[in-house]
Amino acid sequence: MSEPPLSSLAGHFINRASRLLLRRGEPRLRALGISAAQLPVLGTLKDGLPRTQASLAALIQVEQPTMAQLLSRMERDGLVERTPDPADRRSSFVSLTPAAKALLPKAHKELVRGNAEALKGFTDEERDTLVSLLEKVIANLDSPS
Amino acid sequence: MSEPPLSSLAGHFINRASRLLLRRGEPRLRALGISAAQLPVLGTLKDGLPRTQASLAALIQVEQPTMAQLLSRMERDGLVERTPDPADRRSSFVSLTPAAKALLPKAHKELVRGNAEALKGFTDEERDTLVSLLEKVIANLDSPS
DNA sequence: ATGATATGCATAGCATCCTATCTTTTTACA
DNA sequence: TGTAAAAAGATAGGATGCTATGCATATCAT
Repeated sequence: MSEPPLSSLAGHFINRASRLLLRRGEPRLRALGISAAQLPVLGTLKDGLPRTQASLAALIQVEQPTMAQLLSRMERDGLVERTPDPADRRSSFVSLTPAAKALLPKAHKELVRGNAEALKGFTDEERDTLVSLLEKVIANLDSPS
Repeated sequence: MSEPPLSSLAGHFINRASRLLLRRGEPRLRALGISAAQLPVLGTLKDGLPRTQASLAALIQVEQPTMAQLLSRMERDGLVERTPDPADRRSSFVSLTPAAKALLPKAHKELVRGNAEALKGFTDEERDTLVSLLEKVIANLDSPS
């Protein structure tokens, strides 16, 4: 009958923080013509190395269909382009368009700004503690159950 | 040109932890016929006090249309029922069905289990630290920008 | 009392996510 | 070499979440 302490339901806080971050960041990114989910793709491709859809999905840790749809929207919006892989007819390489590259500095600035707002009042140590505890959570959940 | 330290992008870790929690929990809850988004609704209504849609949305902190759709699916699935408010023809009271009440113990167990897995290896102090840092993030983001 | 507001919900439209499947190519190995 | 297994994508189907709107009913202020 005893209720566990509220803090043992950490998932609730993680979820809520996650949604608030999106609510805060999305409108600003939308003003740039991009979305939060696209940021990791932009970041991964910004070095100019084209990547396959599968490798993007693996790096960014979303499922392949999620990445497929995300890339479709980004292609529709002129942010990425796909060029067929001559060595493998199933596959193509994804790369940023010049328009997307031009957005990178502003996008990065918004990303940093959103995080800074989330961490307002944190000492560097608190920030590092939060991240390392989250990494521990992620490690716990990332492996098969 | 200097890149900020990775840990200043705490949002990334928060998002990832959030998605992993869902991926872990959803299949188990699905086996019970419910979903993670429904848990807070079940928890809020479990005391038997009927609530309006708007008050549920406020308590659970999702937007009203989100709650409307969630309740629609729950109604479709026989988890909640709405009874019109005689005093206000715009509004109804939402309450759990007996079927939903019967699921509460198992649902609660899965909730606790998922959180326990996420926090595996955590000391009580680490757990509390994580939650209090997340609460600070939430407080930072919850107020208008 | 009545016209302006506020409130409670419903709907439309979209972006992410996920799982489950299917097709097309490649690869591997018997 | 030929067939089975693996890999890369595409698609279907569904749940959440959000913003923007619209409608009906209450409330309030003059």
